[in-house]
Amino acid sequence: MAKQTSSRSRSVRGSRTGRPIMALLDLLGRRWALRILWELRDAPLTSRGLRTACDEASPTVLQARLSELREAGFVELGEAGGYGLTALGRELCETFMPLHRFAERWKR
Amino acid sequence: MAKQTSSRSRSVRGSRTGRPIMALLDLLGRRWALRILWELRDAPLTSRGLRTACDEASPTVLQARLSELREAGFVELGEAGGYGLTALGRELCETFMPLHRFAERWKR
DNA sequence: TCTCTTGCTACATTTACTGTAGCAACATGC
DNA sequence: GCATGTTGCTACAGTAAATGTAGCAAGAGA
Repeated sequence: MAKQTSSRSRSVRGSRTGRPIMALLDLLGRRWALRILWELRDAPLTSRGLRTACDEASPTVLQARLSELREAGFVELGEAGGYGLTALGRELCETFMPLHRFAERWKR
Repeated sequence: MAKQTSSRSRSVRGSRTGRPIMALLDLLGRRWALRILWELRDAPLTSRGLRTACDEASPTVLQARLSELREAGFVELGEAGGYGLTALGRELCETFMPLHRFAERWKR
């Protein structure tokens, strides 16, 4: 539907050390990235639904993160509309699912 | 050694929804937060050592993140100097250790 | 056609991070 | 006792990223 920020370029320092974990930590360490994956964890959401789920975060960042996550192969836009996790994305999501239990025990 | 930004206040939207997971995702979704935990994963580092490990990220953010992570109880400053993970922090770190394996398979 | 929802963008304002410099406190060596 | 080097940490100007509000084009349904 549009041409989206020819990403590829912008990357926080340390992303290109050759170690994939760094690139991943960098990608996931951007605002709303983790949250987006989390909100999509068990069902696809429309862009607007996602925005609501993410506490009305601004569409600008959401869109930016979605593009990055799509480029990374974690999220996809179904032809019927709505964002959902790819198989890879679902896998990723499951690797940090234990965070939920951890957070509950942590409480603050 | 100093008094540090009386944090407490600043929090990305969605942190106070009552759901601890949101607060956690918020905290970990700030720049360098995940990276810091990762770099401390198996040994304490001095502030300078950490900076080096983090690709010379600016001390300003590093210090800010460290304060937040300390306040959250994940990181501590040993009296002998040097930052290390608390028991809780080590536990947290282990919950997203599988990311490493995932990242290797992902590669980009 | 009018209405509603979809994905997505523009843009001015505010907030966060970067980069560089440097401080006070404490060691170590000389 | 006085350089030298380290620690944790801060200041601050400049730049990049996020927020908030508005709104667009395209498609679906009535």
